[in-house]
Amino acid sequence: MSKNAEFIDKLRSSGLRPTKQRLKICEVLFNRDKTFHFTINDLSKIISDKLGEKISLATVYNTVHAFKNKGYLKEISINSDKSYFDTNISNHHHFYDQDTNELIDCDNELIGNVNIKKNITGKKINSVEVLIKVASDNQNQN
Amino acid sequence: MSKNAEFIDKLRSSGLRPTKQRLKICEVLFNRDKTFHFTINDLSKIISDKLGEKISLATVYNTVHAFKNKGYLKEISINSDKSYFDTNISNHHHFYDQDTNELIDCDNELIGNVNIKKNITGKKINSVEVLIKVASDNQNQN
DNA sequence: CAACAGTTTAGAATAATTATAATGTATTGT
DNA sequence: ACAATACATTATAATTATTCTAAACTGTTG
Ligand SMILES: [Mn+2]
Ligand SMILES: [Mn+2]
Ligand SMILES: [Zn+2]
Ligand SMILES: [Zn+2]
Repeated sequence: MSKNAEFIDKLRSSGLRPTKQRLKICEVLFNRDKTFHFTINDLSKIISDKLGEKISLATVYNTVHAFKNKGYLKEISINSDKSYFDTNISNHHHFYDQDTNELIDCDNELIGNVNIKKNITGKKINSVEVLIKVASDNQNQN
Repeated sequence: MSKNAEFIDKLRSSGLRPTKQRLKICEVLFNRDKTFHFTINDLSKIISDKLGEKISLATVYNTVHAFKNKGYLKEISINSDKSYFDTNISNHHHFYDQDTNELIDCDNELIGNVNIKKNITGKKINSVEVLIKVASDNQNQN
């Protein structure tokens, strides 16, 4: 399947028609090898600065949220002021570089099974995620 | 040491003078047995509704942030729209109830040591936190 | 073509947080 | 105690991220 057909498929299955704005967003998000961790602002900047296109913020928000709801993107909360999205939708963990504010993937197999010796009655576990905050040695914490 | 003396100490060591507004905030935060997970809004509501006092939002923000910077409170990010604070300042983990939006402590000893088989060169680990999202069985994820 | 459903967009509205500046209160030196 | 100074509180404004709205636009269908 061509990249473009993939994008159209992703959009259709998210309940969205494949318009040129949405396809442009797909290119930025899904046409890459490695995980992409981004904020809406990052994404918007890439589209306007690097690609010279202009897509309204509302469309970016709508499209990203549709992908998130469908499961093509994950949302990650590290701190209150920014919301990150992640193109790696597998179960995985993160390093968070407090110096650069960057997220780095940490695949599941790089973390021994998390052994949870407690359970909440009547509730089932939906996800288990580990966040490892790192910084240069002479640095402040968060 | 009396509770009040403790509060005064906490305030002084956070670089704040013990005023009546700040002592009131201390009472709500630190005069309890169990962990208190709260948003600024929660705290503010407790002060105004339950205690019938009126402390300006700015003072609440300033005081909570001073305590956080001094390490008497921790900040926890679960989702983009709310920022939680935590009176439990030990290293520990959390369950997050997606039905009620409540945080539940999970002490370190209830989670087997997290075995991290990867390291970021030049960076040291500042914290390792596990977030376990739970919900009733017939529920949507996040 | 005409009607319709869905889309994009600019701009307005909301909500959390932070900044400002005036007023109030406590502390210190004399 | 008095004046000078330093620190606090407060209302309000500003900022920022996000969501909402309503008008203009586009593509599809009969
Ligand atoms: Mn913050
Ligand atoms: Mn959200
Ligand atoms: Zn990731
Ligand atoms: Zn806690």
